[in-house]
Parts: sequence; structure tokens; C-alpha cells
Amino acid sequence: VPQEQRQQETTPRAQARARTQERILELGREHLARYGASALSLRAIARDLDLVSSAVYRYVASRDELLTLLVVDAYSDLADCVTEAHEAVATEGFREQLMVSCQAFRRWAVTEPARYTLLYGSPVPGYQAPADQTTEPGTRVVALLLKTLQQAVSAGRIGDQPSYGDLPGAGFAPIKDEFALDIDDQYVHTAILLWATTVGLTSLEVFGQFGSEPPTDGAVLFDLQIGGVLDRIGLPAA
Amino acid sequence: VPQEQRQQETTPRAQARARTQERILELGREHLARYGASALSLRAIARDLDLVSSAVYRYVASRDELLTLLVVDAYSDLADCVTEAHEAVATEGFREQLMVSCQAFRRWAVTEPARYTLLYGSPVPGYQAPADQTTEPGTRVVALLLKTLQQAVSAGRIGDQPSYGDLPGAGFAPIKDEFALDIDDQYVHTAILLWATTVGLTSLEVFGQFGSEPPTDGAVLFDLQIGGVLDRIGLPAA
DNA sequence: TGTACATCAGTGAACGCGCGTTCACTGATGTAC
DNA sequence: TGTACATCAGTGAACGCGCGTTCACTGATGTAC
Repeated sequence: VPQEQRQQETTPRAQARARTQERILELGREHLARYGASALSLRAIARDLDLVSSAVYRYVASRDELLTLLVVDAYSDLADCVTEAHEAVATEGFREQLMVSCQAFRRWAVTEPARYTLLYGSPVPGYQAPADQTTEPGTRVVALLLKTLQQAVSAGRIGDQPSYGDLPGAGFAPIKDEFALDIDDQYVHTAILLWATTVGLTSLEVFGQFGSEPPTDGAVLFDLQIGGVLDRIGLPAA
Repeated sequence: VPQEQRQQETTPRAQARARTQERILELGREHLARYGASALSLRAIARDLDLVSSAVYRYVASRDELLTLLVVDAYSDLADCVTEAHEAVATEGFREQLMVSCQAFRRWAVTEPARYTLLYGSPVPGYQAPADQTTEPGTRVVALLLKTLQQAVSAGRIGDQPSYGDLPGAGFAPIKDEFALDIDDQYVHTAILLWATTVGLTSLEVFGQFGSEPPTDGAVLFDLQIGGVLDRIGLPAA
């Protein structure tokens, strides 16, 4: 009787539960895309599941919990994409690694505008992402940029950056602590420039704020801009 | 009988109307700040006005119309701030003009996070800003940056930028048309870098996305970053 | 100056809608003996 | 292998809430003669 053997691993009930769990996440992503995060509704998801509205509470404690699941899911997915792109480049190809990482960031955002909005758009009213679940996946990308830059510095493949002296207000110490960096302030400064430019360009494109005449090809513009930043930073091609 | 003379200019009824109009805008700004754009509610505003909910329709045709009023109001206020800062600098002080303009942009955003969110955050679900009312005030800031850069070029105060050859995809022609610019593509490229960095840094700060350890002083970080971009662009101090 | 009419700000009730969340319940699935 | 009990996914009704928008109305304000 083969059924009983399967039951020992995962019982049919448990399988159904896992399937429904996954469907809820999928529907959440869909609703995010179609109606936006602030309109995310457990009742609407129940409807799509052909369930009565109260049944969803067997799977998810509250609307806020579902939002948190979606946030973590999106951060992780984005970070996976960026990491994958990064790793496809030979080690020591620092400029190339940074370039493809930023490109992957933009590409994910353009492909998944709703999820990008959840992460980098305005906060969802009435919802506060719990830092303990959200911070780790949310900092993976910027951590990767910092790490790569540090490696480039160690390898002597990047020159001095413009120095701005001792500026107590800028306070890079906590950042260096958080990411276990051993690197000069000037390079943290440089990393933030790269990060801010990446997020800035991506948001302008995804949120449609390039004025009434959006660039015909966002990817080309992005590549030019990021390439320009890497040039000005003094990171030569391999 | 002095009352009759005043009536010829503005009748008491008209004055009351103007006052209520203004209060609706003010309450709209307040609610934006407190509850976010997607929660903006005509009923709630009526309550604060001590009016029955249907009465607001004497002043505003719909919720969407109020949103549009608030968008235009915010764009104009922001652009006024930036323009004022710009004009306080002596002509020909191009670097300084760009610097204070960007700083004014950030300062307005930090002071008015809710209104900044309305303009540069994620779109309000179910609401589409009407381009005919929104485009002009919405492009004033970027137009000012472009104009200043063009003047710097004309005055020979800025060197060549890295050139990226003929890149059909980037399509700067419509931008140059829209802003009546006579300028090389490389400088448009440079202007967009400045613009994207400004918006990127500002959004990261206002939306709290600098990771778990936000910089202690956003203004200092911002000044460093923008100063760095202006350096790398080759725009020397006056 | 006084009267007759027009305008229009504000009322109150109603329509139809959606939401999150709780709770006592049924009945199928799973488990221990 | 069969029975007795425990678990738990899904039900259906309800609570209390908020929203945008319409509509016929009252009564004060404004205007023309």
C-alpha cells in the first residue's frame, strides 16, 4: 500500500496546506501588481481562492502578516537576481561585477514594478514592516555592492576618491559596523553614490517621473549613467 | 453705507467661499501628512470642516479632483522653493546655483515628506494625474537644472563630458525639444545624472531606505554626494 | 429704500459598496491503541 | 485491521466600520427693478 509510505513523509492534508499557502502568496503578488499594496485585501484573496473570507485566517494571522511575507519574498527575490548576475562574472572583474549587479537591480524592478514599488516606493499607509524580518533580506544588495568595492580596494584596482576630510555628521561608522567593512570613508561615500544613482534612476523610470518625454530605452540610459559613474569613480574595465 | 462698496469687489458670500476653498486645500495637505494619499477621504475632510459629507461637493467635483489640486499645489510649492534658492545666488555662479537648487529640493522633501511622497513616491492606486495640469509645474525643477547647465556650457565654464558616441536608444531629442535646449547630448546625460542622484538620495532618505542605520545627518551626506557629482562633472567653484 | 426673484451653501437621508476580524459550528482527515 | 478520539480546514453569520456619490430640500445671501 504505497499511500501509507507517502503519508509518513507528508500527509495529504499537509500537502494541501502547503499548496494553499503558496497560492496565497501568488495571489498576493498578483493583487499587488493589479491593485497596489494599499488595496491589498484578505477578502479579495479569499474570493480568488474560492474560500469564505474567514478561512484565510487559517493560513495568515492578519493582513499585516501577509504584507510582511510579500515584502520578505520580494527582497529575497530581488537579491537573488542581483547575486546571480554578480556571480556570473569572473572574480576580480570588479567593474563588470558592479555593472551587472546594478543592471540586474534595474531589470528586476522594470519586470516587477509592483513589487519594486512595495520595497522602494512610498510606505504602505498604516503598515510598518517589522525590522527583525525585513532588514536582512533588505540589505543584501547594498551589502554586495560594498563588499565588491572593498575587494576592488584591497586588490588595488581603484584609486583614491575625492576626500572630504573628517565630517562627523556623515557618520559612516555604523554602516561599516553593520556590514563588517574595513575600508576608508571615502569609499563608503563612493558606494553610496553608486547605490543612490541606481535607485534614483530606477525609481524615476519605474514611477514614470522622467517628465512627459520618457527615454525611449530605459536600459540604454541606465547603462550610460552607471557606466559614467563607474568611470568617474576611477574603476577601469578589467 | 460702506458695506455696499465692499460688496462690489467681493461679496461676503464669495469671501466665505474662498475661505472654505482654502481650508479644504489645507485640510487635504494635513490629511496627506497624517494618513497618506491613498487614504485621502472627502468624508473625513467634511468632518473636519464641520460640514455634512455631501457639502464638500459644492467645492470639489470628486476625490480625484482634490488629489490633482494637491499634486499641482505641491509641485508648484517645491519648484518655488528651488527657484528661490537658485535666484539667491549671483548669476554665473553655476556650480553654486546647481548646488543650492539640489539642496533646496532635498530640504523641501524632508520638511514635507507626505507631499514629496505624493509627487515622487509610488503612484496613488486608482488615480492618474491629468498630464495637462500636472506636466508644467512638474517639470520646472528639471528644466531649471538643464537651463543652468546650458548656461555653464555657453559660458565655457564646464569641460567636455565623457562621450558615449551615437546611441540611438537614449533618445535625448524629445527632451531637448521640450525644454528648448541647444546643447550636446553629453550634457543632457550629465544633467540627468545630477537629477537622478538628487532624487535618489532624497527618496532613500525620506522613505527610510538607508537600511537599519540611517545616516545621522542626511543634509551632510547629501551635500557630500552632490558636491562629489559636481566635482566629477568638472564644474569648478566660482 | 423696498420688494420680488434668483442663486447657491449647506442639510439629511439614502444607495451600494468594501473592508478586517471573531466565533461557534461541521465534517473530513490523521493518529494511537 | 478496526475502532475511538483529536486535529484542523473550511463554513456562515455577524459586528462595526468606512467610503464616494446622488438627490430633493431649506433658507440665507445677492441682485435687479
